[in-house]
Amino acid sequence: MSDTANEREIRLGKLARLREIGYDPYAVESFPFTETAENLKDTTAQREGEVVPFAGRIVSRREMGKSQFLHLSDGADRFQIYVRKNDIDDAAWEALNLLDLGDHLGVVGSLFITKTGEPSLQVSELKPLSKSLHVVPIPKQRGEEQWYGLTDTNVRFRHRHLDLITNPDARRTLVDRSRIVTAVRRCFNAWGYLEVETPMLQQEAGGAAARTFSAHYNAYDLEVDLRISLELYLKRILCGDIPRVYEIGRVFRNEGVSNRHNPEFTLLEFYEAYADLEVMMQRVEDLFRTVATEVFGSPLVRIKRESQDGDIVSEDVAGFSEDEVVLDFGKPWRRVDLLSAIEEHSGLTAEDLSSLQNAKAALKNRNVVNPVTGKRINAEEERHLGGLIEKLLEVFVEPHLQEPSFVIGYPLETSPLAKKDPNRPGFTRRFEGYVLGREICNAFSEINDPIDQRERFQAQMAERASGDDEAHPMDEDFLYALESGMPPTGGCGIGMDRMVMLLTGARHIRQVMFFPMMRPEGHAPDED
RNA sequence: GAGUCGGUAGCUCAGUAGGUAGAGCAGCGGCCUUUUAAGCCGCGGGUCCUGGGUUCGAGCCCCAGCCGGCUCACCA
Repeated sequence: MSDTANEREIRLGKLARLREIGYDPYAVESFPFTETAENLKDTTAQREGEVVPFAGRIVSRREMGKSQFLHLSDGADRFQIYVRKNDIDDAAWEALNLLDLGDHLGVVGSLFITKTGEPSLQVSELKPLSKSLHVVPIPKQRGEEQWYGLTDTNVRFRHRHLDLITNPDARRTLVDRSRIVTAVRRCFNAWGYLEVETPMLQQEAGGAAARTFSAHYNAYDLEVDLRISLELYLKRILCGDIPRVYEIGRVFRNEGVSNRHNPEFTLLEFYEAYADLEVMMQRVEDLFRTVATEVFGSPLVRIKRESQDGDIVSEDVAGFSEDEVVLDFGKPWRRVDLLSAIEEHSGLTAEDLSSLQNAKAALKNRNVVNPVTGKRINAEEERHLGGLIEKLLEVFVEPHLQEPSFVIGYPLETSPLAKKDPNRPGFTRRFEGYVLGREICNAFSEINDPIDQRERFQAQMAERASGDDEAHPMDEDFLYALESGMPPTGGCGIGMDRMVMLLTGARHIRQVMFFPMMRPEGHAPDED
């Protein structure tokens, strides 16, 4: 991004002149005012003549010789000011004329309504508060309509401040995200959970299957990994008789980027002693209902799909139309048994799914195809039944999980931290929540049998030895904690970014990340 | 990673058949003391993503690459 040198020089020249005449914008430290543009607009009619201060970014300007109208934006809304040469001294008038769209301006004036009916402020004092040294893309608008603005997603993601200035949706998403996170915290605090923080730099990152980022710690001359989950440290706190904890924190996974993956993302995990799967499902239902109600005013969340560039917004419940989805977080989520769901949607039988051998044979002989791609399911590389079952879940079941749903009963091999299901060998007491076909949470009854946990880790080590470099590492410190005794515990993880995507209708994780990972411009990736 | 679409002025975009780049907004100069996508007159502004190639001549055609969007794949 570069402005023409000319543009910048012109503005630097104006800045120099502002300083000469005693209106150095950067010298100002404060400009107190309390009312929002929206509030001023709403109350001007009742307060005509009242003198009030206001400040904001100059987003429009109409000059008429010895008077001019400008709109100042406080970010959320804009308010019109009217400046007449006769109302202010000559230096102030010159200062005003040295300002550009994009500069910040503070004014004091009296409220009035113009001939055309717009609430406005007739300015008696003004003070430039900052100068923009390059052209800020300011959208033009009339009512709800908007012209121009900034549409290049490349620029929007790399220079998010411009996106926030220009696109109301970007601003709305930021506000919504903040409110959602606040509402989540309020929920857990109300339920008696303690918010804790655990190490990001770890010697052996565990709790999930993912490749790590590494770093070097100079003082101990130690190679460390950035964490990939919160799980193991949180459970060590449970072992210390803190019965309800949660953490909302950044984790780092050294994997690819997609519309729903970013290498660093925000994970919520919560653990509750003496609680099982049922309680966890209850918590998830309560959480989504409460957050939706608190942030959007209703447990009914309306997700609207907008035209071209994939921007989607969610709004309140009024005025539905056809290309919208309405999710009701007010009612209990659907509950689905994982294996039964696969049988129902794939045509495979319980017999087929009873062993890896049978499953591979059935897929081979019966020409079972992926309903989306039409291609046959390739199961040859699967090393164990659990992996194949999860793959079948993705292909056949996920598309049917549009309504908020819990899928219950995950395979043992892919659930190294979940308690075994005593009634069903090879499966665990684990569920995942799905909404609109996407995984939204992962929960289970935590293993508190240290012998079992050790065996699971050993099984993972064997996986690792046979080539799965994402298999879970052994963690002796964690096992030592478990051996000291952890009460039966339910735990759950929710990707906050995906939760925000869901509730705000964002299609791309970059819309809710604000500063997503972007490949540097003009550099090819290194050869691997 | 594959397919596909896009990258032209600060922003939004156009660019015909290959003939040496345009509009609106923004900017600069002038006029205008209730305008609101203000208006009127005048002016300046370009690494046409990058690098090769074809051609007398390339924004346009060909090749390679970069960045991004979308779809798919990968991904606890």
